[in-house]
Amino acid sequence: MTSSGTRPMTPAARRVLDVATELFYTRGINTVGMELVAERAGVTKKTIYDRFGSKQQLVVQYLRARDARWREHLDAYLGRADAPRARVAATFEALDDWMGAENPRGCAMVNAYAELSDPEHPGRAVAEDQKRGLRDLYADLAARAGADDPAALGDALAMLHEGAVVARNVTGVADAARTARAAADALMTVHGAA
Amino acid sequence: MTSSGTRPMTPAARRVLDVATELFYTRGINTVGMELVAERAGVTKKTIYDRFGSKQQLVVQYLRARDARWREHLDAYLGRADAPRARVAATFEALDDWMGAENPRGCAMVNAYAELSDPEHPGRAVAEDQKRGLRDLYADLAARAGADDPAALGDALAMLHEGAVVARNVTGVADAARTARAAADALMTVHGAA
DNA sequence: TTGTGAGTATACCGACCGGTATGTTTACCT
DNA sequence: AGGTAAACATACCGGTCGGTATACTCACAA
Repeated sequence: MTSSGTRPMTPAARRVLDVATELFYTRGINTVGMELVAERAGVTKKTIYDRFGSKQQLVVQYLRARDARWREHLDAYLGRADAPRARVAATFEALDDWMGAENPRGCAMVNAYAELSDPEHPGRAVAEDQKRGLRDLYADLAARAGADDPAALGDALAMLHEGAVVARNVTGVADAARTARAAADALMTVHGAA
Repeated sequence: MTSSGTRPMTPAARRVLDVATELFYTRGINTVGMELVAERAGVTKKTIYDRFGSKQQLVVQYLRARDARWREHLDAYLGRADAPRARVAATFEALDDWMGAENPRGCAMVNAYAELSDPEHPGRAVAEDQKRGLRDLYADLAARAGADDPAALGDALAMLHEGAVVARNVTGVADAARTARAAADALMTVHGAA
């Protein structure tokens, strides 16, 4: 994944992806037509299909872009913490701020998973990878913290994380991430994490 | 909401709702057209629009039916447990069996919330009510268990519940509900629940 | 027996969907 | 100066969408 592997986007393609990211997230993938994307990006459909090939591939790019933004956001928070337990706390803080700033419609991956019911749609794999990555992160932190049964603890932390997103999005629980963080901390204590 | 308020459905309407429930859940609401619903129910579109008025209202009925099925399932499990803590465990057991039997595509409410991006769509309120009900259930059980900060504990339990659904659906964690149940039990201990 | 509600069959509406075709213009690189 | 990639504009394709209109059959109940 060096820079040579990722071809630089043309200015129009960038605009298309930015617009699609916004529209797909806020209105849903199936609700947004390519014509609207083209119009909002100040581009013709021709250009989109020349650059992205199909809506399916544009959707994949959208999901990758969302994931990359979240990873970037998260890494900034992880960079400030060192001990495993502090890093778990930092992850929930990252989630809290993320939800406040960029997540008014819940998790883009979960939403896409709901919309893309076709098992063959490549967008599903992107969502699966993202969730697998989050699960691995928590499992890794649980293990590094010296917890007993780190796999189970990691899964529980990931569930609190995911559940907080739903709670905030659907139920409107404003302090969901902070509640999840406190519960996560308690669970780490129970599991004897350092 | 007495029985006089719920008009009995005509046989064709029942078939339509059953078919729509299955199709909307497994393929997604926006992906399924009314023509397909009509065909699978052995009914003309005319009949559907005579009985349900619009797709929007059929969707609302679908969500209510799913919720009713889940409530029925849950009540069967709650009926067997008495103490608050045992009832929490029973709820997670209900979830475990529910996911194994009727939930291959995750939570219908969360999925619908993702698909129905229009804030005016009445289906959103059904999903919100369902999640609010679940939150209230856990908060009530936490309070009855004599936990300190029952609101926070209840929210945490609800998040584990919701997170388990996502973990199982997207990440494929088969024992998600059991892991969530164990974490929930540990949290109850931490909060001094009886 | 006569009306009424339920359902059928078929045809249609305008709007939009994802995707393609043809051809033109702009701008930068060698 | 010439070539090439990028973006333009426009018009079109077959198909599906939610929803409506018309006219018919059937069963049952007053």
